[in-house]
Amino acid sequence: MTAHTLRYYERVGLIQPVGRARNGHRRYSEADEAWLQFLHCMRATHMPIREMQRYAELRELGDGTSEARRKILEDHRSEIAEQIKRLEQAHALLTHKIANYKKIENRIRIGGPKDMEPPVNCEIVVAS
Amino acid sequence: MTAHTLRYYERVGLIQPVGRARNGHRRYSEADEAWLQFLHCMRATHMPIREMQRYAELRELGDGTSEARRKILEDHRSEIAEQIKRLEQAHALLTHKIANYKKIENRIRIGGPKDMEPPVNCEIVVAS
DNA sequence: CCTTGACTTTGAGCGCGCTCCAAGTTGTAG
DNA sequence: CTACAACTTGGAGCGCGCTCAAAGTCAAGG
Repeated sequence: MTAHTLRYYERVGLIQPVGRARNGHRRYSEADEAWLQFLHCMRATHMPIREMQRYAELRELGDGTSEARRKILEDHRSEIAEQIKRLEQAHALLTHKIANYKKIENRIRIGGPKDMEPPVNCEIVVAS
Repeated sequence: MTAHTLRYYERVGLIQPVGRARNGHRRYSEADEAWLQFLHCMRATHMPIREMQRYAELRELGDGTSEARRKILEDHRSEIAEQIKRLEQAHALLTHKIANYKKIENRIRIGGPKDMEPPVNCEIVVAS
């Protein structure tokens, strides 16, 4: 996380105005760091800034926002589950295509038939 | 995939100029569809347009680009593997936090101690 | 005292991937 | 014949998430 990003997150309300040293420089507490790490984790899994803002807001409100916050997390968790599914399908497809390319390359090396584009379609994904 | 996106992909060279009906409207062949499905699958797993362009270019060149194309796919596959890892970590973290929220909500319901922000840190991710 | 460098601020700029607008053409239904 | 819908084009616009530029302040080192 760059300094730019930290300031940006503060500007848009993802983190509360953070403590300062006597010279005005920002000093991040351990709590700040933990929170930033959580934010980072959510961003890394494609939670939109908007949703993180909503969560941060509720968190500031504190009392009585527990269920709303939980719902956000649950929603994001199912988002993540879907992402994993997509990624695993794509992973399988790529493995399939890579194997295909290798076959072709071997055929060339031993002087077999010409280089051909392997099937470019997504049967695996479609079929499964 | 919207019509806008299809035209965009054609503009930026992800697909070759596609066949037209007599009135000038685009007609996508089954091969086009298969290729588009593949592109869609790569985009859905966050392959940048740039890289898809490189792949499409090599594919047009045909002969002798097999290894280069395979490398692109292999690179993307490891990207995907990393994504999956991140997502699984986040999924675990969220499950942990959601359980925590539930605990808190129950304590409230039975008149236990006050609503408190559960630990917001990422120990799970950090620790594992 | 002066330079260097790390921070501060506000506000603008940018790269990505679409997404839409305006104006024009064509085919179909009433 | 007319109206409408569905496509065509080139080019502009947009939302997201940073990322950076310019100008200023302060602290330490030579």
